[in-house]
Amino acid sequence: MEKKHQTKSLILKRGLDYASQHGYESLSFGWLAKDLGMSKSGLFGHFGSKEQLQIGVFDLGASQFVDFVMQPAIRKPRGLPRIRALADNWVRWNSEICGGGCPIITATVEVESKPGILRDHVYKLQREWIKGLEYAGQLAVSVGDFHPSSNPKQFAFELYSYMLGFHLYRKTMKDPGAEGIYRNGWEILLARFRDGTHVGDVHVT
Amino acid sequence: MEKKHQTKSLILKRGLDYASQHGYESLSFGWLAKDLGMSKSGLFGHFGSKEQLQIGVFDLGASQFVDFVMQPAIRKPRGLPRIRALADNWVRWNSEICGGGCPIITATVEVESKPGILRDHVYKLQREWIKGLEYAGQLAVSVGDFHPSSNPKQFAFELYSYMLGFHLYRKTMKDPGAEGIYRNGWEILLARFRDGTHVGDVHVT
DNA sequence: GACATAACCGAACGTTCGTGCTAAACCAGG
DNA sequence: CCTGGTTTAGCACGAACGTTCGGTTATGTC
Repeated sequence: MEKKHQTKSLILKRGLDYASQHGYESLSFGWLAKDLGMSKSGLFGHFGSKEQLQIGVFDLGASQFVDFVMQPAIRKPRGLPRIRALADNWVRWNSEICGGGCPIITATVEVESKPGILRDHVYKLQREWIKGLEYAGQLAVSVGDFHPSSNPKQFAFELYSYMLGFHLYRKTMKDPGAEGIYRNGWEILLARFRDGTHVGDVHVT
Repeated sequence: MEKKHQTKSLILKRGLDYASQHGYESLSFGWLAKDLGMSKSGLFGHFGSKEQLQIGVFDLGASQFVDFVMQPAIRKPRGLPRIRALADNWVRWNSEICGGGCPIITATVEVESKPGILRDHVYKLQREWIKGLEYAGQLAVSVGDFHPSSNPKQFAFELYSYMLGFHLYRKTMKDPGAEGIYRNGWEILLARFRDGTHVGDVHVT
């Protein structure tokens, strides 16, 4: 009863390392069993199917993301401090924590054209996260840190976009100037939403 | 000699459809053979290895990208017209042309932690493309469409980031407002670089 | 210490994978 | 029509895949 949980936790941890780098489809019972020194079938018994294994691994990654990025930010005061915490934790999550690939970005791209329970999990987390960013922007408007004309949806989109760009430049293109160029864009973005210097938001409803 | 080229072209075309959606690793001789109604080994003979097949398929996608996005833009006059063409063609490439996934984004994420000739091809195209964006920005400064204080590297990063965000919102999250929210950010971005309203570019050298 | 149950192993299943062979079909130039 | 080279098919291989099943340990309870 207790051993089970320990072993399963070990499998998930190792599986997360692998899936972050090589993807959730490449993650196999055979590899995990060999890596952990146990039998394929014994390992299989903990999950019952490959899909359940993938879901378990992703959920572990998701909970780590929540613990590292979201939770600490919620404890900061609303407005700019919380927003800065969100972005800073997020960039540290990408550059320091997940050295061998972000399990969420990997999952997002991989399940794009592959319906199933895993995709539902990925999209659910993704939507919650974006909603959270939008809400943080909205609160920043409320407390006066953002200009009243700010569109929280636009803010979330731009922050997320910069994060994706940062990930591409840093992890994929190995550009050493990635973090600097990201931070520069991020500060400009903050200044824009502080001062309300938009050109109109004509396309966003 | 002639039949061979036709058949190979057919295989690559079908392979590109598949790889764009399901990835270059999932692309297999068996599936392609069944789909095209020919034998696995006959198909295999055209490439000699799976890696060569993947490279052929990616290069087809890359050449399509160049033909559709880059080439038409180069024929536009330097500065803003060319830059607008680049971004517009790019967004149309993402939303209209590749309905079942962008073969370049798929490849980029997939080869991230998988060294090989395919990764070299992907990175080469990626770097050329970013360099092209930077050069277009630099030309815009030259002809006076961008403010002299503009940093082309920063410009390329932000445009690319918005494009990734657009791809995520539209293709993955199925957000119908994706294009509007992207265009809004894009116009603000252009206005910023036209007027030179940066906060300092402190992090970028 | 006996017993019930949970955890694990080993072997095998049917598929599919990439990759070699060899033979047959095709299609040109003579 | 024949011939020679190109193009495709047929077949087989070893390996890895997810999954199942029967048996063997380990664990926890009375």
